[in-house]
Amino acid sequence: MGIKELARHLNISIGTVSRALNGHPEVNAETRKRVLEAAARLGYAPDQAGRSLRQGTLNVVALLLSTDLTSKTDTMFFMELSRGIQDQFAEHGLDLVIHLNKPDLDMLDRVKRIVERRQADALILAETRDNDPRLDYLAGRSFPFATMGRSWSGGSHPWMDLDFDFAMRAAIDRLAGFGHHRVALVTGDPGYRLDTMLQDAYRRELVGHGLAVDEALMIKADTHEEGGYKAMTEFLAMAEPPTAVIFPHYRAVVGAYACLSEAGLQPGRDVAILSCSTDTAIAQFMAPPLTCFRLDLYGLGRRLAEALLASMPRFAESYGNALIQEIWPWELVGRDSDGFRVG
Amino acid sequence: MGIKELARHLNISIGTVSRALNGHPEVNAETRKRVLEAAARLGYAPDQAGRSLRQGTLNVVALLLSTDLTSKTDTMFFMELSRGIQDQFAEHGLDLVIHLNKPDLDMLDRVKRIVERRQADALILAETRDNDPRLDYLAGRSFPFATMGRSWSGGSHPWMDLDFDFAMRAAIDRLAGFGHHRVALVTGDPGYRLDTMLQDAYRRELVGHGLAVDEALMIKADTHEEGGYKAMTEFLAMAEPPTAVIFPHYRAVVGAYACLSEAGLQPGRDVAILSCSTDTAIAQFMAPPLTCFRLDLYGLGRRLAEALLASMPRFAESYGNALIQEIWPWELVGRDSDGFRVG
DNA sequence: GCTATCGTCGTAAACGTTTACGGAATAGAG
DNA sequence: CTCTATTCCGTAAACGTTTACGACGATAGC
Repeated sequence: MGIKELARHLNISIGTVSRALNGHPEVNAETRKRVLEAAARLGYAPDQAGRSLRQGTLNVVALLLSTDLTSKTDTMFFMELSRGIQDQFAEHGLDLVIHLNKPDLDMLDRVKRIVERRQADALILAETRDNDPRLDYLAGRSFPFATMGRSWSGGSHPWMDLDFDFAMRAAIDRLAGFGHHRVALVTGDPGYRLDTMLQDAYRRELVGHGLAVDEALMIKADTHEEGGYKAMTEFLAMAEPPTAVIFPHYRAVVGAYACLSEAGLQPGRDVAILSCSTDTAIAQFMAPPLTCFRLDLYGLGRRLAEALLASMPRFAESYGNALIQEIWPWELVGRDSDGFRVG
Repeated sequence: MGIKELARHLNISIGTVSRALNGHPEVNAETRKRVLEAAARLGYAPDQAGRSLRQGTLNVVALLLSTDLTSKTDTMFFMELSRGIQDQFAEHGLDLVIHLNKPDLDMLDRVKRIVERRQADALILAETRDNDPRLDYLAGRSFPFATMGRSWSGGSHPWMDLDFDFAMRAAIDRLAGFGHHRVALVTGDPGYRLDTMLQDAYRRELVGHGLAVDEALMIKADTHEEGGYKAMTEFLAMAEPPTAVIFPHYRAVVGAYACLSEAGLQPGRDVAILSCSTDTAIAQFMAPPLTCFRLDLYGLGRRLAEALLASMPRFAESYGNALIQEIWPWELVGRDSDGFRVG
């Protein structure tokens, strides 16, 4: 059921049929109606391959995610983000497809495949790392791409990121206000920009608030439940444990809660817990509810898609050909996990 | 940088270049080496559109998911499942791409688009519903597809599902063994096969264990945290509340825990909680750790992919042209959320 | 009545591959 | 030396679209 058959069925040339379907003006209104009606009746839709071969475009944007996010990071973060991206692209006739890949080196191969074989018109990366080979590869070509989270060098590609400096300031402000002197920070792999930024801001804010920086209070842990459990165990074993702990990922907090509970301690009474992560549904149902940061993740996804669209020649003029890189604000949501006065 | 340019660069005809790249036997070993070397050096990869136009295949399998799973269901379930699917397909040179869509009616449009425009060689659906229009549509064509979870009619397409009958038997066995007489069940939308199967099995097992069936103890709730919270609130308000509650989704349990905690009750001591869901990382770190079911989700994903491959003409002979429909076993993991004797 | 314009449509080329077909060169058999 | 088989490669058609180009008839202007 190709366009040829449809045309033969209508006794019209395939050129006219194509023009009718694509809304070209130089076709008789009556003819167009007949074509559209017949196409709907016969269930005809233009073949993706033929069309994209001809006009060099696929109407598909790829989002590349690592399978690691199952075990290590916040899947809901990415799903909600994807929802925004998806909706924004849909308004421009583009489909979002998510490519899952193992996190190792062949992720670069996947990027190459997408670019060289033209499996998508544009690409969105997340979880970029220090000296990420994918960025090096993409920097050389003219393939449109955007990233969630800025990269180390900033880069000349569109991105969206969160305001970690603000988050850390708000966090330390709050904890210091409650009287805490020993505030710990748990971070993940320093190969990610996120963790380095948090560490820097942490040191800066401690000093800014006249608090001592104890390097022993900055420990590295996996970002999932067990990582948080281990980190908290480590803290409790200290001669002088911290009275407050900042986690970047809410999943680690679940582990930390469990650890405290087993030790007969209660988060939000014996140790303050605060998470520099987005307010997931689970956060307010934890016991005690978790202090974290509220963010319009859906809107962020839409804006990220806009930023990418603005860098695609086809759509650039609608967005003023701008390079869009934005740091999004979020708002601290104070709950009971750290809402108590100490000392 | 097409195959033409590559051929001109090598002083070879494009036919030979194509044969060399695709591993056809009728090409000189020396020539093949030259071609492969040049292709790697110049970064040539065959254009997806051209290739798939010619040979009618895309080497892409689509997994269609609803954006609802962000808010309502267990995203980690699907991510881990996808990982298995992805790996299995990768061994056959196929890529998995995830299409996100709004859950409403235009999901059928998305399916139509994938099929009619040939955006993928095969399709995997999840969260199929009673009288799902997507299944009706697909039943008519010869487009290969599989579903996660059996549909109402069983269907003649490949699927994988979980053994909910076993789960409910194991659950009631355990709870009855602990002396519970009033066991409640929280289910989601009865439009999903999952929920109906659970309800049926629940009634059957209660009777089988000589327990009374109280319809008031079967309530319907959203499958997320707030749904669980509300359901538990409803139970606590009863004149004679249940002593044990079975939830199908672990996220609802989080809400239930919070509700109990606010009421001064402790799960695993005052009320038994058991979840007919897969053992997510969070389950063992809840307080108390949650009794649920262990399942090789990754393996299930791989097997689902195999089932789909077996229904694709290209790969069918490797799998004996079988229609593969399997109900997977899982194993109850007893933890402290329900491990206490009552009465 | 001649030309110019407009609206509508058909024709054919092009996109980048893969592959059926045939041909040239070489080797082996008699 | 001839004939056949084999190995390797070039040629060209085909996949399903879109679109530049030109053609045709009708209408309008003079």
